[in-house]
Amino acid sequence: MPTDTPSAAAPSGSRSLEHPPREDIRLADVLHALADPMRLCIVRTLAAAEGELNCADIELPVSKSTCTHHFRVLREHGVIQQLYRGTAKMNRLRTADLEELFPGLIDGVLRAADLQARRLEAE
Amino acid sequence: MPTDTPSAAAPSGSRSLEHPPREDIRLADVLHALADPMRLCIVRTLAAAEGELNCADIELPVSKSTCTHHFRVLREHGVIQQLYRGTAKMNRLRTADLEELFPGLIDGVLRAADLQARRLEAE
DNA sequence: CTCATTGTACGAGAACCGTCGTAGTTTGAC
DNA sequence: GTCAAACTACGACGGTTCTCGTACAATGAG
Repeated sequence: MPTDTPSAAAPSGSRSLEHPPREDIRLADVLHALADPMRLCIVRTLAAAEGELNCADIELPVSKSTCTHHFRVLREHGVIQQLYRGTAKMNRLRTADLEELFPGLIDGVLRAADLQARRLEAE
Repeated sequence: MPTDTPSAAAPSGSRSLEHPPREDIRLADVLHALADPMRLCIVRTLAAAEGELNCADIELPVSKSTCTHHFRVLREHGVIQQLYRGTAKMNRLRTADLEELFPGLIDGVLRAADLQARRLEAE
């Protein structure tokens, strides 16, 4: 049973961040988290990176505090996992948890986002 | 090219309702429309019915005016099609349009909703 | 015409959301 | 110890959402 949920014990010398356990993740919350262009952009970038990225790696046309807000929404609703590494905060999709809960959902949303982006690009 | 978009010409003796044309439907709007438990319930019921239902056929634990509100959100964001028939207002999913725009998306959401409902049912 | 059915329009209230700027914290490098 | 980098906390703002109740409109049946 793979899981993305961070272990309860706080890692060595880092601040800890609250994540919902997998069984508390609600579909409506996930959809709500994804239902914002900025957050969809974050999620697409993370999916494309297939690894972890810090917040600064994902450029958004909003202020830094707004970025913090969007990352927090994604984390609190179970879409991403965040952890500190030095001064940076690394982000990654909770792919395993989401796949276990809602198989195919995230892939479907990502595919839909790609299709729409391609359509919009072509005017 | 199949479409669920109602024809521009208003049908015989009925009030007309505004629907976004297929090319105006945005992924973030669809996700937002689905990101509410009441609306998710409406969509699941419509999907299970595989046809059209009027608003009264879908019982929700909210007032009638709140129902009207949720149906309108679904319509204005391109998820359902509504048309009057007598005093009733028939609702149906815009399956063809959504499938053309975002293949697999609605099915994925519906499957996720079923899975979650089954989990919650089993406590 | 009258009436019950079905849904709407409107206004209101409470809550929430996305955005920002400013001031602050934590960390690693020097 | 000092400093820059990365991110947060907090409060504020304007806008939107969800909910309701009341009053109203359209339709079909009798």
